[in-house]
Amino acid sequence: MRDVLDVTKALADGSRLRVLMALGGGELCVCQIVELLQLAPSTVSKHMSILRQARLVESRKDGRWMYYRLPDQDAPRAIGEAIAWVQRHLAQSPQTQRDAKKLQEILAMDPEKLCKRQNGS
Amino acid sequence: MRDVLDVTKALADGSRLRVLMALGGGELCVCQIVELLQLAPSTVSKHMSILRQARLVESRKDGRWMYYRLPDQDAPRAIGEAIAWVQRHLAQSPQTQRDAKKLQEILAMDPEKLCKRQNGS
DNA sequence: AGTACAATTCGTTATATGGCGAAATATGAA
DNA sequence: TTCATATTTCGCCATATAACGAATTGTACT
Repeated sequence: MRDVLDVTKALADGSRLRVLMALGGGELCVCQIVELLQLAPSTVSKHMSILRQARLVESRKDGRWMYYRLPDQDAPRAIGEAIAWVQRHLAQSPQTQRDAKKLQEILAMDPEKLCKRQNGS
Repeated sequence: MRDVLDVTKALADGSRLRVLMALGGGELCVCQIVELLQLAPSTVSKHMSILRQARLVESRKDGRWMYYRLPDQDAPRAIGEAIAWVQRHLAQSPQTQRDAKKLQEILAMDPEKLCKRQNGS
C-alpha cells in the first residue's frame, strides 16, 4: 500500500503532473523544468525528489546538471501503467499543450544561458 | 487537468484507497464503512464526498441509509482505468486482506444493530 | 406534529504540503 | 586551490487536508 500511496500522492499535484507530461518528450535538466514551471529551483528540486521517491522518474547526473527522465522497462508495472494513464488523460489538456509549446522554446535555447538567466533575474 | 487532479488527489489517501478496495465486493452503507475504517461518521462522510466529487464512487439513498458503490460502465474511461489500477496493485496488500476479512464480519451483522452500536459506544 | 436516527455540514485543531530564500553540496573551470 | 554555478537541503511561512464533536438535515415511524 505504501508504494501505491507514494505514487498517488506524487501524482496529486499539478506541477508534478506537468513535469511528467513534459518528460514524455525526453529527458530534461532541472533548470529547464524551472523555466517551464516558473518555480524556484529549490521547489522544483523537491518536486523531483518526490517523483523519484515514487519511482515515477529516474535521474542521471552529467557534470553540474541533473537530468530527469521517465523510467524505462525495468520499472515496476504499476509505475508504467500510472504514467501511461496520466499521459492518455492529460494529452489533450490546454495546460499540456501550452507546456509543449513553451518546451519547444526552452529546448531551442542554449542550456548554459538558460541556467544563468535564472540567477540573473 | 482538473478532472485528473480530482482523481489523483482522491486516491492520495490510505482510507479512501481502502474504501475503493472494499467496494469491489459490492455496495456498502456509510455505517459499514465507518465500522471498517474505525473513523468518525463525519470523517467518513467527507471521504465519500471527495470520492464522489472525483466520480470514483456513485451513491444511492435508501431511506435513511446512503449506499456507495463503484461506478458502472457510464463512468468516464479515466475513472474505470484508475479503479482497475488500484485494484490490481492493492489486491495483494496486507491491509486489503485484513479489510476483506473484517468486511465479512461486518456483512454478517444486521445493519440496524451496526449503526446503533456506533451511537452506543 | 413529534421522536428517532443515519448522514451530512460546520467549526476547530493538528499535521502535511507547497512555496520561497539562504545556506550547503558538488562539480567543472581558472 | 579558488571561483563559479547547478542542484539540493534546510528553515520558515501560508495554505490545504484529515480528524473530531456539535449542530443540522432528511427520512421513517409513532
